[in-house]
Amino acid sequence: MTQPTAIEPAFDRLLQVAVEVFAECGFREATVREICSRANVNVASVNYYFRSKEALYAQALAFAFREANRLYPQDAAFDKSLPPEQRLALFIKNFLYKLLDDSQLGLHSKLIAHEIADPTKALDEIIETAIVPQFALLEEIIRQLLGSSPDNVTVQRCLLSIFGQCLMFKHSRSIIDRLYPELIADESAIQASAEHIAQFSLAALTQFALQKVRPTP
Amino acid sequence: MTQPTAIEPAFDRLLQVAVEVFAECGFREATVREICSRANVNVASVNYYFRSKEALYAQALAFAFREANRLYPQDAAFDKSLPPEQRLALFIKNFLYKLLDDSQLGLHSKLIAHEIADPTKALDEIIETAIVPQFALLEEIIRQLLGSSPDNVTVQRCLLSIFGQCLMFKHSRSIIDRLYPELIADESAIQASAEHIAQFSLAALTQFALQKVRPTP
Amino acid sequence: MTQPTAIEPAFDRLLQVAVEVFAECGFREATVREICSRANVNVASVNYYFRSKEALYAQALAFAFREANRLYPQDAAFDKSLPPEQRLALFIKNFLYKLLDDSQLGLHSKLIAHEIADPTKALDEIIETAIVPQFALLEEIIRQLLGSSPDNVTVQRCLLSIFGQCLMFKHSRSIIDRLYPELIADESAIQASAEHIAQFSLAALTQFALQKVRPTP
Amino acid sequence: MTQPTAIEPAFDRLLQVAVEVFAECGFREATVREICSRANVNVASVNYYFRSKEALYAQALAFAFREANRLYPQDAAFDKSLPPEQRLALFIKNFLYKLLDDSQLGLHSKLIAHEIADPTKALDEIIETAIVPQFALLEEIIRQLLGSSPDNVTVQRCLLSIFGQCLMFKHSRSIIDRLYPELIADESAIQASAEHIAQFSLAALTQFALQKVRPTP
DNA sequence: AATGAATGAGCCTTCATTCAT
DNA sequence: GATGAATGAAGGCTCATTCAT
Repeated sequence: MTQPTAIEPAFDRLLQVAVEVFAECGFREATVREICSRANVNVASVNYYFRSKEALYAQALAFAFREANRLYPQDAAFDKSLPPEQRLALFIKNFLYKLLDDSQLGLHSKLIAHEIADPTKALDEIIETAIVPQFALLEEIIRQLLGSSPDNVTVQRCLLSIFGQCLMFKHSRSIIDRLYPELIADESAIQASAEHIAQFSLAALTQFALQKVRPTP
Repeated sequence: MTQPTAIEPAFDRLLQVAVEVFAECGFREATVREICSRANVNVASVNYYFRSKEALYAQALAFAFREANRLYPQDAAFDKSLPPEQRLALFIKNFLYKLLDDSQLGLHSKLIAHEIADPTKALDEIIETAIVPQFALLEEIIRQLLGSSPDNVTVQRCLLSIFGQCLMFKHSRSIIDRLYPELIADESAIQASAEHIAQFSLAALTQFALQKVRPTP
Repeated sequence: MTQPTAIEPAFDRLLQVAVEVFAECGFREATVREICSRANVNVASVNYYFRSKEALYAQALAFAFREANRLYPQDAAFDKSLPPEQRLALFIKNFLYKLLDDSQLGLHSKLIAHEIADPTKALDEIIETAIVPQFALLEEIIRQLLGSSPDNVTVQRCLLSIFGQCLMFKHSRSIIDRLYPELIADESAIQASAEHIAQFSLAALTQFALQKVRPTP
Repeated sequence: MTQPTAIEPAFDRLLQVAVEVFAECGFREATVREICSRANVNVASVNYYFRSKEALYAQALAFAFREANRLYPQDAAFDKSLPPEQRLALFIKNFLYKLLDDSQLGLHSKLIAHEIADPTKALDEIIETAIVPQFALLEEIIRQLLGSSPDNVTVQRCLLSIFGQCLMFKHSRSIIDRLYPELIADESAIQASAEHIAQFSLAALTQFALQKVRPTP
């Protein structure tokens, strides 16, 4: 509707700051005053531009997803000329990097973690725009690896197995920070974690593919 | 009217209701007034019985975990006379049932989901009391399956892979409900999901064990 | 309705009412609700205009003193061309009038009586702004009357003797009202009381001056 | 009514502690819980023994006066065989000591200062029992010093002049502490202050006596 | 006679929102 | 179109008091 161009600086600034503040504090703890103050706009601006705090939150969520997918596009994983093993590894690595990006522009994953753990009305749109495409891509890769038209339910469960391994690093970050800090200490540790997930999953999928061809007698 | 016996009905009712409300809303969103209103006690009761909202939260958290471990003890998985494959399957099945128990007494997993997504000061104690023992048990099973003294980091990553697959059903429940509802439709579906996770993980671990004995040339 | 001009009616009304209420009850007994109710403004107004109850109190205190000094300036007592005896009488009379002014704008002395009996953090500033100048002026007059460079401690004790006589009418007003009401019945009684204090003090100071010149053998 | 004997230990302990706490905190700031806790009695005891917090306050006030007059009796000042100059000096010294006694048993003066600055219903009884006798004694001494049946109003004003000088050290203690701390630094300083008040007042009264005999022409 | 569990009223403060301009 | 003054509702918490025992 209102497309964020350079001519609406207050709107854009508000959106960007909202992502920061909501990511830091969560929805309830974040205050409209704090957001407006950081964005150097009037207190009434949130209601003026976004109707309500809740609506701002929804838009901030969507904006964060757009940003995340802009920064970490799954282009390589989409490349069907590559072998599926490599596509899986690329997909996982990119997804994990996106999740664990703590930089200014990576706050989106904190936002999303909040939203998934405690869904609001905004979740449905997010699923449609941001999650379904990711699921579809991984599903395609899995089908290639399992071979010979596996049943849907098996594919879905494998997909959840892979996403679950990745999301563990985001949703349970607070636990990993305390118990296994060395697993996410630096970028090389994160890369190693991504490789582990890829190997773990590939090993399982390969085994599943074999079992399907030659089922246990 | 309410006879003050050793049962302390108000205290218990408050604790029970607090588990519900905190599970629904998280610590910050939940209000003392809502809790007291649902428990049919005075607003001042929380401060009277528990000193503060925060202290009530801590007690509610501990109570929920006690209940969960009472209902879903990991006794079978602890039985070292069983083969590790079976122990892994039992562990996963029991853990998943505990996570997905939506009954009155199964709210603990919602509570901890909130706590992990948005940690409060209570998290540290929870980790020590409830999480570390589970981690230790699974770690022991994994070591048995990997054989020949694997390095710590590998064990830890495998552990996270398995927990991640399970927790996916809790933390991302809102997504699964929307995209793959048939995977958690009923108890048999949940059991099948548990079996999938066990098979998926066992396949990967077995492969890992083989690769360690006969590394790729 | 209420036109927001430079007059800021709500702000001023709040300040005026705060002086009244704090004078009646003291800081701790006074409630924000009572102040807002009397000022016909919202309960949140105190925090909106003054940030906190404490800050409002500080401003009310300062305001009351400004008003008191505006209405009862010690101009005449400052006039060094007058004989010191007259300056002393003028000082005492003006000080006593200021203390006993029960009009809307004379509440400051009730305020400071509370503040002195039960000091808050605001006292230090009050002393610096309002009390020290009065002390300095009276000290100067006393030195003139005592003559020949008296030691500091003697001057200070004489100063307290004079202030003590005046303040008796304020701090112990409740007792005087009950036991000697005719001493403060009307303005002429108050003037007579002021003259008494001046004569009493002058007699003592004169005697002291003589004793210093010709000390008792 | 209930005479505090050794057989009612809770009652007495409550009264003693109440004096302490009310002196430290003032009426409003003091809490029934704090008093009961320090007195090692049940929370309900205040209401049980004294009907209300306010009634306890009144009794504590009266108790504090009784204690003060027990510790600092004006026996010497009552001795009509002594010269009035000496009686005046003794009266002032004893009164000032009573006021400035900061020991455990001297908290009464803080209580009284609060009460006089902010009278409650308890004041009337206090005046009758504790203040009137002091006033009467000083009045008698003053009459002796002024000689030849002075008019009542003059006597009363002289009386207030003397009490005012003494009470200055109590009611404005917070100011003296800040501006002239050396005047109340130790016992010898306090004694010197008492002597000053006696000399100052005696000088004035002597002069008044002379003026009355030989009025200014 | 004495208690302690329980309460209701009230405290200060914060917040998202509104409305006249 | 955009503001900032002002508000009503609600937040957690404290306290003196009560009442069944």
